[in-house]
Amino acid sequence: MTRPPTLRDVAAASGVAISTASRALTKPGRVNERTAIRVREAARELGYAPSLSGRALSSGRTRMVALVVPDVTNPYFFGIVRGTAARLRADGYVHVLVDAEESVEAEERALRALRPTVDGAVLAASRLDDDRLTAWSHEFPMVTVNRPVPDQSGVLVDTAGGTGQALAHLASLGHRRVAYAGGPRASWSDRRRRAVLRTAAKRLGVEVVGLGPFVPRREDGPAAADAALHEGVTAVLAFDDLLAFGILDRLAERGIDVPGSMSVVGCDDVFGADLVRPGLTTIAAPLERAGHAAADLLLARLDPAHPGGTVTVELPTHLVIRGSTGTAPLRVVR
Amino acid sequence: MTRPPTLRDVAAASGVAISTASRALTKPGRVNERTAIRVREAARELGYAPSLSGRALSSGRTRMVALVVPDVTNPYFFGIVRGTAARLRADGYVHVLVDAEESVEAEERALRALRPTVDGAVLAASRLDDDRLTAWSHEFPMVTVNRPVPDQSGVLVDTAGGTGQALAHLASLGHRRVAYAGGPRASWSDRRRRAVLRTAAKRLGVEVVGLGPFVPRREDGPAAADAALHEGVTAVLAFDDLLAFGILDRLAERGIDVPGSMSVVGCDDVFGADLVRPGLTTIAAPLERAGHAAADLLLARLDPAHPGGTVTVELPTHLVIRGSTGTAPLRVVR
DNA sequence: CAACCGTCGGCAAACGTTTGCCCATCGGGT
DNA sequence: ACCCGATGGGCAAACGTTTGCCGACGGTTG
Repeated sequence: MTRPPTLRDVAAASGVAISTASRALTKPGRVNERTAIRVREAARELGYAPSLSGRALSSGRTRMVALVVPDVTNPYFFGIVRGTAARLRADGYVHVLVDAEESVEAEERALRALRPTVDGAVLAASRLDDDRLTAWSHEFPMVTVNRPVPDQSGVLVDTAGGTGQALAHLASLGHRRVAYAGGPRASWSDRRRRAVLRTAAKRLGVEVVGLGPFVPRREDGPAAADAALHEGVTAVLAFDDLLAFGILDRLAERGIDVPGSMSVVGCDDVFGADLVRPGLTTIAAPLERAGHAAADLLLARLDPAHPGGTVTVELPTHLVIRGSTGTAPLRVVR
Repeated sequence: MTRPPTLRDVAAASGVAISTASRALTKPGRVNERTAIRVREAARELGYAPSLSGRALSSGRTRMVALVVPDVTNPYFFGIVRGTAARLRADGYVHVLVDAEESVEAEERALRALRPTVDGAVLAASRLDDDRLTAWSHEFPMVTVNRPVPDQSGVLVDTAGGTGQALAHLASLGHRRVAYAGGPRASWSDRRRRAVLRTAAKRLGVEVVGLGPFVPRREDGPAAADAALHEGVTAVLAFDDLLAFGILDRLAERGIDVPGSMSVVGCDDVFGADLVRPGLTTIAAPLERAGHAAADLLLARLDPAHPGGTVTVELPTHLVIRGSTGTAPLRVVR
């Protein structure tokens, strides 16, 4: 277990000064090619890799990015993490994954602790309120996903548009009364979707009854299912797939045929949406691309040679039809 | 976007030397309590957080750990990541998540790049061969999960034992001929399970036919299902849940009733195992605990005041019975 | 031949923190 | 009056890297 070689070792081995070794490895053309080759050769032989700490200290850039998610076990974030990580790695950055545990305090604690150490942060579905978020956005470069912040770059996934599309799909199947099992009041997505549904409902001549709020997890699905049944709807749009899973659980338990008696639509197309029977019709969110885009935006902001405006990227969704939606059951009209 | 405060700022604000400020914040009792309070107060007001880079350079410890997994999208690793991360964070460590992309080169590249920067590594289901793994284990502190390395600490999940239990379960349901849809030849787990199955089969009076190797992912399931059908077995043990999902897909497609005509057992109890219909009977691996234990082991090795032997922790599994297993169909004996 | 320029290498400072060492002060024992 | 130990604080070096600056050398131009 020997100490890793440093630039000093490489320099000594190739008979040059440390500064020359540094430049040979990082500044192409700055040193004589012959010398550079000698240095690179020595580095390779010694198995040299630069210390990020040393680099960070001297350059002020750590090439580390914090990736903060409210709950690492929620499959919704897997795609985002993956997309972000892939893009960051392509640029030689590493990321530190932070589980904020759905808690504002934990999230702020992490940001505070990491601020001197990371170059920036990607906040996915932050639980911070607007004021805090704005304050933090002045503190260091950050990009949000699905959480618009004034004068700040961010990525939005247009699930609201997808919700409109899903409603049209249901309307085309003959559904006339549809429930929306909504997410947390604090969710910006939820507010937008409710607004879209209102106007789309009018246009399509469909009645939409809003339910909830529900916590977007499987355990809350049964309550949503029961509420939907009580409202006498023939289809339910769930805030996310997890909630939809729970709804399917409960409908199966109560012996309600899906999609024969009730259609169910999820949102996000997370892992598992095509595992459940019947397969879940859902609004597919390009999660990986969202992570990708978030990383792109952050890297652009981090690049000193960059103009530096703020951009908001909105990603489209598309409807994936599986088995959980079907034609509306015939209703007895009194 | 102002530069984060440093120890120098804190020291200036509280009228002490940098060294005193450092000690006030990290060495309880070393400075006068009154002074310490003043320093801490200043640090709080300024929103000071130590720079990990600075710390790392001076102390030689970065408090960062690399967490290497072959594929971040495989739900098998979610639990491990979560468990490891939680334990590390409790000790003030952060982790860098590395996706080795199922590639030996990528895995080694990451290890090489990270070696000067992290204090140690957790390797989950490493794809490295024994020699390389042993070589790396001499280079810096590491702990493996599900991959024993001589003279090195590691965590093993006893899926082999679970497999024996699963076979007993099937035997008790009357199955007399069972297939094992195995994983990659390189997998240590797979080899152990085959060995256990051989002796258990003899003891239980069950015939076990080995199939495979299959790549442990859903897409490979159909091939396994067809092979099992061809062998005329009444039950199949899959290398992991992903493979089992694919098997269920194919059986449904071919109109084979599960568990009426064929029982299916998975392994790991990943997210989704209770989503599929019928629910998947599976060997539940305590993944989060495994991550936890791995982090524990690594932290112990990292602690300079630690004895420093190597330990192997073996975690038990348990069988979760869901709907995918049932009594064996009556067979026509010629 | 002088003035100049381009190329290439080295020196040393800087980044933020920890820590070994030293010094000043103070209280108490002889 | 003297010494001693304990306490609390500061100085400065060290960690590994980057980079501004300078200097040496050789070649070209006037």
